[in-house]
Amino acid sequence: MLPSDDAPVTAPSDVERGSGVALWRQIVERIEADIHEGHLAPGTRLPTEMELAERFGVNRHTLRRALATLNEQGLIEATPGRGTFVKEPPIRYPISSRTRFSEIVSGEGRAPSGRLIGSRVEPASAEIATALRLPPGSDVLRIDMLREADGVPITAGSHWYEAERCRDLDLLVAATGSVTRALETLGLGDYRRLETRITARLADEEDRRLLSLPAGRTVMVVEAINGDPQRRPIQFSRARFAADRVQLVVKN
Amino acid sequence: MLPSDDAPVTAPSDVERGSGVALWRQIVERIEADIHEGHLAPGTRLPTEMELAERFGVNRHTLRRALATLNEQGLIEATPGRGTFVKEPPIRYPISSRTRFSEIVSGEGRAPSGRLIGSRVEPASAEIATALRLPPGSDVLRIDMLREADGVPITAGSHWYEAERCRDLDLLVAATGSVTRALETLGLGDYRRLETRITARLADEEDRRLLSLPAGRTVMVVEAINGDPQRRPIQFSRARFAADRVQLVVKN
DNA sequence: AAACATTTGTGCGTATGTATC
DNA sequence: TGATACATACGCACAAATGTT
Repeated sequence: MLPSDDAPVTAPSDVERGSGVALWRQIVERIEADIHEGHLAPGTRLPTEMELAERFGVNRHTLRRALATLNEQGLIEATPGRGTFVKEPPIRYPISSRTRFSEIVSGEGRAPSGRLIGSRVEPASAEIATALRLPPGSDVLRIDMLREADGVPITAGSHWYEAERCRDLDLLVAATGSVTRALETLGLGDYRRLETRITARLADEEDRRLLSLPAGRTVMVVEAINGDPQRRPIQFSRARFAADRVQLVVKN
Repeated sequence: MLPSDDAPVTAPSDVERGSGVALWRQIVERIEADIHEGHLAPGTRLPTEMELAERFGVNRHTLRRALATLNEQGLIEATPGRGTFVKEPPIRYPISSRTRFSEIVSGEGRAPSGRLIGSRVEPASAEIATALRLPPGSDVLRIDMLREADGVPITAGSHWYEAERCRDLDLLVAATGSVTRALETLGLGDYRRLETRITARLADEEDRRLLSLPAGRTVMVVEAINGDPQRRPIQFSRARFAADRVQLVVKN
């Protein structure tokens, strides 16, 4: 069975044996390059493992080792019975003084949506009190949300507000599905991002459930402080982003 | 054997049974709070699992479930035979127009060091050519480095420079262990960060080897473009940060 | 070097509550 | 109302890593 003409690039057999670099690693680098150069567009289906193995002149096990690495890197995704596909590139998510989920997602040509998961008033922990510059233990309103682009979950997280200043904000969020619009209604539409802190970790059960992630994926944990035009903190948030669906971008 | 007086907080048995919230989850929240409030300082050793289980009045398995969650969250770390410890907080790593590894690490009161892993001249991939605004395939100098704070690996990555403009930069980096100082010698000390892109993924074998990470940890993949004062790109870099040792911070 | 205690890591079996069909 | 599946919780035993004597 000869390779068809419309097959993706991943050029035929140019791996060097005994070059000191493992065959599977050479294959990783070739396919990686093909994806980065744009020869393999997002959504493209790769040839079957058997076919690829033949082209590179290696055993299917060797090829699978390469595909496993590319999968770990988040570049491809394999489904039994369907094939292996080049993944869609992540949403570019700019972090700036004016960071708004819905605007960013719209700007990427995708449809944003938000869903209220829950809300309650609770005493502020030391961390949240510091961020919001409130006395520790003050009442804060906590709002848990899930946010999606084209129905795909992007981020899930909690937002904390000074309870007194933001009465009924949770109802407004539930009604509009948007924090921005809810804050506008309260006359706080002009908020701006003051600080953003970013770490990452393995997605736990809850992350996976909320964000519909398979096991072994990672989330970026993004803490943010938003304030009013006078830079007084209004909101502290801690959200988990599906790491392989988002790329955070900082411009200076 | 009674608990000693100097034992950490994690108050004795105040978990509610049949409250609708699983016991292990209540324990997570208590210890989490103790860490965040500062009652459990970084580096503190927690009581043994047996002891904690007794204090909370639960089975050791139940307690272990709570510890596993805290471990996933990166708050604690356990070693067989030694015990369970509250982790040191991550280095705060500000991303700004003037982002310098050594300055940041020094500013955190830690000793920065850098080690050259390798370097070579290679043709620019499409991505790198775009970032550096060079014709695709131009010669670029690639420098691979590992950077540490107090001897602990923080980040490993590649830096690409226009080959012509940065001749012998690799030798300077090898000599000084610092990209900043090497660039200064070439009269390019005044570079500034133009753009930063951040994603995250599970650490692969190479990441784990370079960064001395145990299996299952995550890395943040940070791509950066640095330019001269006229905002002409000088350097493109792609580095992997040990996610549980660093918190990237963006101020607006 | 060898024996030992301490502590976390892992496995098995069992019982109970809770949500779902 | 069952029937079923799943998460929670407990008890006991042993393996593996570490530090000390």
